[in-house]
Amino acid sequence: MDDARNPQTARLSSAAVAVDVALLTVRDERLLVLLQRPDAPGTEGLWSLPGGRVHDDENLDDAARRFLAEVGGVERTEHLEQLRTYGEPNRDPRARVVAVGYLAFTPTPDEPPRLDGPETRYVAVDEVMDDTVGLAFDHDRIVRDALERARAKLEYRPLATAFVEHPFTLADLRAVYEAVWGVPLDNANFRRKVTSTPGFVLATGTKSAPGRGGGRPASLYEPGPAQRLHPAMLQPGRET
Amino acid sequence: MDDARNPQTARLSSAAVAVDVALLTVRDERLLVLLQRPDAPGTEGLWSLPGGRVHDDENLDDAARRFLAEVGGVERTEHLEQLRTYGEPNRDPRARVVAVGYLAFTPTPDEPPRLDGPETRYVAVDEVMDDTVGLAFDHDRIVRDALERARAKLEYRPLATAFVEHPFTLADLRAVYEAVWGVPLDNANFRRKVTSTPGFVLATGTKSAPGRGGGRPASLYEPGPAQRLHPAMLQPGRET
DNA sequence: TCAATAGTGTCTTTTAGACATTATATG
DNA sequence: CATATAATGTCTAAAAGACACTATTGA
Repeated sequence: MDDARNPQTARLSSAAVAVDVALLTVRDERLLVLLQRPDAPGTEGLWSLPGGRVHDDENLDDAARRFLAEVGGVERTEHLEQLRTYGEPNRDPRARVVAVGYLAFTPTPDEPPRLDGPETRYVAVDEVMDDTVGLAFDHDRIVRDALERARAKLEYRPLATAFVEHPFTLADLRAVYEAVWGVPLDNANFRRKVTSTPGFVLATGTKSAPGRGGGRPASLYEPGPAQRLHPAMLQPGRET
Repeated sequence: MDDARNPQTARLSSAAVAVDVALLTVRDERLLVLLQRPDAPGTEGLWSLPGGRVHDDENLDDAARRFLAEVGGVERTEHLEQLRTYGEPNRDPRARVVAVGYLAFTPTPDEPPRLDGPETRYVAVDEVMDDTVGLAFDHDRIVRDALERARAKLEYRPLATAFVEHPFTLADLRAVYEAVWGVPLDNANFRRKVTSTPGFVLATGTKSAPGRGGGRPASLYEPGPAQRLHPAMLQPGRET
């Protein structure tokens, strides 16, 4: 808690405090995470999450937003929350670094982020989970935790709207759930659930233009005032 | 993420890293939190959570367990998890301290913890929430977050058993839910729910002795293998 | 016997899931 | 017209909630 409470200062040193952000988005039915090239030695060929050290006078959320802003192309972060803190003594071989992991959502980026600084790229979360893409430090663990948190939180919070532009169609929203959960959802039951959950989405009264292959125009919605979903949107087949 | 990635070291200093633990327990239908007297200046009359600085070579979970062990009487911590990290630059007026909050559960202590070091006491969480008991630093915020997390997690994880001795009766378990959620539960529906949720509790085949006023002996149970509750134990009346 | 606590049964309402059907667009 | 996508309707099964009732103990 406080700096001076425990008096055996011999074993008590300070640590560097960093944040690492797992920014998730959905494009083409796939869940993506934003990665960049680290410049630390020994990380050749690997990728890392955006992040770095927290400034002296800066709080943790602001630091997370700063690192997202430094990566061009991430103009709107619709959701940002703490994930957990990683404090193994040797997680960074060079020094004791305590990293606060963050989870963020952003609507689908039409183009990859700009390249002012290090090389950046959206990568399918699947490719991180199965080690097709290698991450430096313990960042694969952070992505794993981010995915687990995102999957759980979509169930009882109206956060899926943070992945889509507003207004959106119910098909857009369903694509978010399907990408994050990795399961197909029944269209009819999904829309009954969403529209009957109080405050989840609000009908705007407008309709979207159909795609070039035709199809009935879809009604457009925007996020409602609900902070929690009642009843929850439970993902299918989560036994044990 | 890494110590050296961002090169503007002018604004980058280290911070003290601490842990603070909100240890919850249930006694006499009430949810309690373990507090102690801080020795920092300016905290006279206040209480604080057990905690302090993390050692150089120690991970965060171990530090949390160490501070619980230092408070006598907390021999068995049945559950320990990270809550979130508190990093406002001025949360401790003396120095930059980044505190990792923890949430822990323990079975009902028959007697208050022993007093080797600072004065310690179990206090009703209600009294912290309504400021009857004043906490130092931002520890009231940590208790608030701990309560919210505990309430949510009892819904979909079999953690209520961490609050009771094993084996336990279904009335014991119901008392935990009622104390944490602050609502009465229907006995018949509760037991149907608990016993029909696969892997939540296992019947031991033994029975408890009735209290001195009589009453039918209760069957005894122990925790089952389930990691999640399906379907969840939803707390009543959580609209919006 | 009564009071106290444990445990069961039953009925109603709500919600989930499967899946057939209708509606409105493009070519 | 056919094809594509959106939206509704219907039936069944599972779960939640209210609450009456039975069971087993001590005093």
